[in-house]
Amino acid sequence: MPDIAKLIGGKWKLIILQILVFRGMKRFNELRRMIDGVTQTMLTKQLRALEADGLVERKIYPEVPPRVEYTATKRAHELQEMFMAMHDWWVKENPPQKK
Amino acid sequence: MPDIAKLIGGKWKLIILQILVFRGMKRFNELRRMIDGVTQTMLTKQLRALEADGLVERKIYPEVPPRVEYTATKRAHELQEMFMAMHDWWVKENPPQKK
DNA sequence: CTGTATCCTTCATGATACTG
DNA sequence: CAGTATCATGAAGGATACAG
Repeated sequence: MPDIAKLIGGKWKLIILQILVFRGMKRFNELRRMIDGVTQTMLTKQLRALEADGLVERKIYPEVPPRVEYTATKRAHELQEMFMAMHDWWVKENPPQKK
Repeated sequence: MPDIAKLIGGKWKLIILQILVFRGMKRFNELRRMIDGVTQTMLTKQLRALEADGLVERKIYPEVPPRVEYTATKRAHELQEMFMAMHDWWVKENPPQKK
């Protein structure tokens, strides 16, 4: 019944949320480097959408050069269970390879 | 890391899977009636995609009129944990109303 | 460094009509 | 009953240039 897909449905939202939830605060370019293939434009768009949905908080420091920090909100942290269920499922489907 | 979004990302896939996983086998028009707003075209497409991803099984009975039954596969049932986590999150966010 | 503004392409969605 | 075929549309994604 939850239209969770609306919240995490974007192409980059899941990975963004997982980073912020499990690895804590990140700056814009940190996220950019951590997420392979994402462009500046798309990262901004998805972050704005997540912010509008109350899943990400954006903190701007009025410095030069500018610094902006992104953190997962309480609401996003409440999705941890779901992320972990996803992860468990993934591990079950793709058993770790022996080297 | 799982690109679970690819599997359940369609507009109707989540609801289809939840019905088949939690309520068991359904026929085509049963699903159609249970899912508000879905068209025949879209239901067919999403079911075909789910079938291709090994999440739904399609069983055709060579009768007249035709009968086709859809069931969730083992792979789909392994997503139960995730569905339940979604549900719990949803309930937490939208506390049941007192009448 | 962290954006915004355009513009363009692709793809999912869906309306409609027809079929065994 | 359970589809397929066709076509239209808009939203999502993304490349590029510019800005505070």
